[in-house]
Amino acid sequence: MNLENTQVQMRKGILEYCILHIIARGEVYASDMLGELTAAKMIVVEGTLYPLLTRLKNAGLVEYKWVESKSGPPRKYYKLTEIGTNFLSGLTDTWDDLIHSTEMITNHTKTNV
Amino acid sequence: MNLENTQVQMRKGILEYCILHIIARGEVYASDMLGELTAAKMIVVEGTLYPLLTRLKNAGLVEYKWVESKSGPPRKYYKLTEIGTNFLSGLTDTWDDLIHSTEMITNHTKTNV
DNA sequence: CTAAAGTACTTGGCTATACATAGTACTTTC
DNA sequence: GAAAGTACTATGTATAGCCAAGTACTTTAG
Repeated sequence: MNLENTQVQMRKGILEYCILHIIARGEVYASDMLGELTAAKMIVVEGTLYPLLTRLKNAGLVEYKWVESKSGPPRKYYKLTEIGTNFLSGLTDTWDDLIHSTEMITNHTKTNV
Repeated sequence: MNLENTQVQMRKGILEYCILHIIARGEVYASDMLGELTAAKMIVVEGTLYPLLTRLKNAGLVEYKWVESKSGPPRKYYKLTEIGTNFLSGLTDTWDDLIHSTEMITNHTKTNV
């Protein structure tokens, strides 16, 4: 039980939320997302991102099209489906609730209920 | 892939953070914690809380003493150890960073970087 | 005094996410 | 056409939280 591990645990689920947000803003491919996530200091590795995108696609939340690249193999450009947009909306509520609940507990002043 | 499941995933790690916070405020036993968590709408079941407390104890972050009860079996009253206090401090930074990173992504206005 | 109900804590099996690591496939460059 | 670079894929591991059943002690009822 160390900080690093807890950091990993905290990331669970939240990553999916962030990815959906990034895709919601416009068509992107995996390396774009990695760049954004890294810029926000939400470090993720390839081995995490790609399976996640596959899950999202299989669940019908995102879809992609192949686009030729000028430097290297073709890329999968992702965008949200309608289902994905609705899902993201629900997820946003979930996240806000979670933040709120956590704040209620962490900002609770010392009282003996 | 449904909202409920994602909700569960998002809770991971955060629960530990909340529990440590509650214990940090004063000696409590499991049912007290369940009550507080429920009040904050962070629903948790016994089968999640008790193993978590055992983990925290084995990691040396918390310690407990048995206290007789007037109505029922004795209770384990928990409090933070010094290690636990330090751990919670580190965890708070981790949580704040995560919130910040997530906000950076979710509040990002639509731009093509 | 025994049986039932209530409270507190325990345990084992299940699922899903993130990670590490290695591997495949295509393109450009020398 | 071999090497390097880019994009994507696949497999195995660890762990948190959930479900559900179970143990142990105490109080209450008949």
